[in-house]
Amino acid sequence: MSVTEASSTIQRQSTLIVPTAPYDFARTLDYLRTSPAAILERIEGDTYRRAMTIAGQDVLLILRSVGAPKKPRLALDVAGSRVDDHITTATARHIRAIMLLDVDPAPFLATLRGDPVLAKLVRQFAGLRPTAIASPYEALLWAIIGQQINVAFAAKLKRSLVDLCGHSLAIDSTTFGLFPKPATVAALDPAELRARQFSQQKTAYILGVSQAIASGALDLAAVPAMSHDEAIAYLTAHKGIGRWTAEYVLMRGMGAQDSIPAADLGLRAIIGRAYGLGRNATEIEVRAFAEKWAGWRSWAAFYWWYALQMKVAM
DNA sequence: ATCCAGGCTCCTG
DNA sequence: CAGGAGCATGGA
Repeated sequence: MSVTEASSTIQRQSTLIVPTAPYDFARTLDYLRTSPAAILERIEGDTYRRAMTIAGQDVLLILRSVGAPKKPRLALDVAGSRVDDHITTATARHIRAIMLLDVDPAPFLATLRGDPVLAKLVRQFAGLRPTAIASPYEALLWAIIGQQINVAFAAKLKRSLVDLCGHSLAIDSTTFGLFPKPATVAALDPAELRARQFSQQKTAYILGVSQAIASGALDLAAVPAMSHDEAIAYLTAHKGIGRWTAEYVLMRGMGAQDSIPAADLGLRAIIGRAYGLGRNATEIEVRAFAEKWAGWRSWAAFYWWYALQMKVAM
């Protein structure tokens, strides 16, 4: 990983974020602490730290709760070689977007009245809110990496990709990794990924989508403005992006709130158990159950995944 | 050894 | 258009 030494003068700014209530930031930390995909996030005690590129600047975000679930407040510190009001505002906006901090959970909670099974889970993890991956590109690569392999191994692959071609930001003699940019990945020699246990097809998919993004043929920034069906069609036009991946990227990479990767093995297993099927639910069955959560299917999926991650018995 | 893992593509009927 | 085979790679 190449280390760009930030100049000796580090600029810092702070701001306060006021999420909609109820919101329990500790749940987000619990999620990230145990999430295999969260390899660049550093969770220490009650503090979240991670470097991201915001408006073209590499910055370090430091986030901690200064409120309570019924009156949530987050203190955000931004540090980097050039941090001004514009960067700080953009960073806060980005955090609010990926953590859905401006979304009112009340309508979601209301839709659970017809579903005691999910309602129980949502009560158990009160204040939990879906958290997206830091960028749509990172979410897309994580999805492709995770296709048809176990998540522990997927995490290993992600880590080796970051080691291979990610960059980093040094703040006060601590370095924070950043996820590589599409153009960087697009320029890789396939042999470098093959040598790091990426299968031939994974390698081809990863290089292909990265090249498409770098060339502008695939514009992830344009997707949120599309309808759900348009977005799925747009994304799945590229090799290596099937329906599962497209649905995953919408919910985990773009903050879409009504997208559920119904073919997901984990979802099929836990939903099958939770609703007493005695076996895994089929993709069709998951989609049928999900009708009850219409408008909030991403929230439901996130809660199910959270239950899986926390090994909740069903 | 055998089965499985946060699927995808391509080819049938 | 639905369903299934074949695929690639490690891990348990």
